[in-house]
Amino acid sequence: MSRSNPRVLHTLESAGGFASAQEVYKLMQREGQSIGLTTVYRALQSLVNEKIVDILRREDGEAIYRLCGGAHHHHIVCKSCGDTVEIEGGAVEKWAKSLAAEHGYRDVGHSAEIFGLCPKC
Amino acid sequence: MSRSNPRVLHTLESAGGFASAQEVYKLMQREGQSIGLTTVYRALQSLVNEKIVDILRREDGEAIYRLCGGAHHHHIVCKSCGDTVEIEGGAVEKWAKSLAAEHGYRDVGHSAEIFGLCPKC
DNA sequence: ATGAAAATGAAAATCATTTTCAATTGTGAT
DNA sequence: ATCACAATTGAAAATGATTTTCATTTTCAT
Repeated sequence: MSRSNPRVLHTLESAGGFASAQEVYKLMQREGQSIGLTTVYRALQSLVNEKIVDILRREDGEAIYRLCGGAHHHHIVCKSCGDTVEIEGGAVEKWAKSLAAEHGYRDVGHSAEIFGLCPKC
Repeated sequence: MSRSNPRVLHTLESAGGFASAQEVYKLMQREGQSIGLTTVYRALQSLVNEKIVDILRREDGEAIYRLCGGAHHHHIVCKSCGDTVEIEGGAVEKWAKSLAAEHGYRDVGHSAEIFGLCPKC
């Protein structure tokens, strides 16, 4: 029943703990690993069930799987080349928490992304 | 070029200003209106371009179109009932702008959502 | 009324994700 | 080692939202 394939987890880690199923699959292929797309989906789903990973959505609706447990952080993504910088989100955490409280929301999470053109593009 | 079909806008309004394209389409059909799914998608996309509507994502990735005022703002969304509060984002704007500058990113935008359980849920 | 431009929608294409199912692998009992 | 059975795998097909294509219809200024 434990379908949390360790190779999938490892690949997600090496991708910065932040990638879509399709990306994990392509990465594994490039590394010459033999694995099916279906298995990647199932492994990621297991990781979500085990709360090792959580799901966010790209703007186009594609699911991105993010390693959690490690520090919560955010990203700056380049619109053109997709390059990503991980950043601390201190200010946003406070912002989210205080606003949620103000409106009586409980069990609060948040997502925040910054996107723009990186220095190279 | 102005494809913002007023019937689509009206239907979105009557649905509480919060519905997916498929739902708007089905609603219009039930009301006996003759319209194609393609037109619904195009009309909603136009409304987004005109900033009359903005896009959120359901947990399954389906796009939901939401009527909003013109100014840039963010949302607190209830995970359970989908209820939404519009909020000002002063703090996030600054956060995004300064971090992007720090990493040399130009032409910067951002997205931020807060989600949790609303007082009723 | 005429023609160009815009709008429409049915059908096909796309793309991420899920399901199906047959084959392979792992495991535990004998 | 061998047999039976459960779990895992992955290719291919199915699904479902969204987009594209393209031929037709409508609108509108002349």
